[in-house]
Amino acid sequence: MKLPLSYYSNQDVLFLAQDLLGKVLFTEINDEVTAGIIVETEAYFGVLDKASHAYGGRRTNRTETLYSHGGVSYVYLCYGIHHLFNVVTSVKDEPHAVLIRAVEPLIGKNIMELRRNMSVDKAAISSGPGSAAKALGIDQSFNKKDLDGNEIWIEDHGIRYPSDDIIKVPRIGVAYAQEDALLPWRFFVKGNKYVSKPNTI
DNA sequence: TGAGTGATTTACT
DNA sequence: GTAAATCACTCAG
Repeated sequence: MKLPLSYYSNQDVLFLAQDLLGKVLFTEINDEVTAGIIVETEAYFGVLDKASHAYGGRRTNRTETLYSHGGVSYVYLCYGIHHLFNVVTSVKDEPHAVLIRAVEPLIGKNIMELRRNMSVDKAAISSGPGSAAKALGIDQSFNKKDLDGNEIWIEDHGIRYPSDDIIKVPRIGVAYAQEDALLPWRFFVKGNKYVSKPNTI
């Protein structure tokens, strides 16, 4: 059930970003397990992608995690408040990553409600990368963890979406990346209410 | 050691 | 739909 690290060593980050839709992301914190179905992702294409932190081979303390082997989590703090969860893919020294932008609550819904202080019936509970990470209890301490461990992992529950229901659009919040901002590297499940901006194409 | 910065959220018109 | 907040971290000096 748990995806092996070899799954993440695929060097086609665009394929993995789509394939991760429908997979189930688990976290376990203080014996409390929560999980959500991944319904929205974005691909970040390593050193060639101006929107990536690793663009041009940039390598610092922060981006070092991106250069790890596939199957490592990369948690990045944005705007000083929001934790964004990424899956590092490909092989060592190839800093490709997939950003998890939204999940559909599946297990531990009551725990998520406490964390977010709102009902799981509200789409806002896990739509948008900052909210989804918070609902799952992800913070800086999850940075650089192997995804086959006991704190955070991803399972395949056999959920598949027909290709017609997978929408490809330009990424969000990366206008500064100029021409790379137009690339259709954001993927989401059509009609799912937990997707951050379901009606935007 | 400190100025600069942002893969967003939230509230508001 | 649009606009403004905001703060902890990053990176370079």
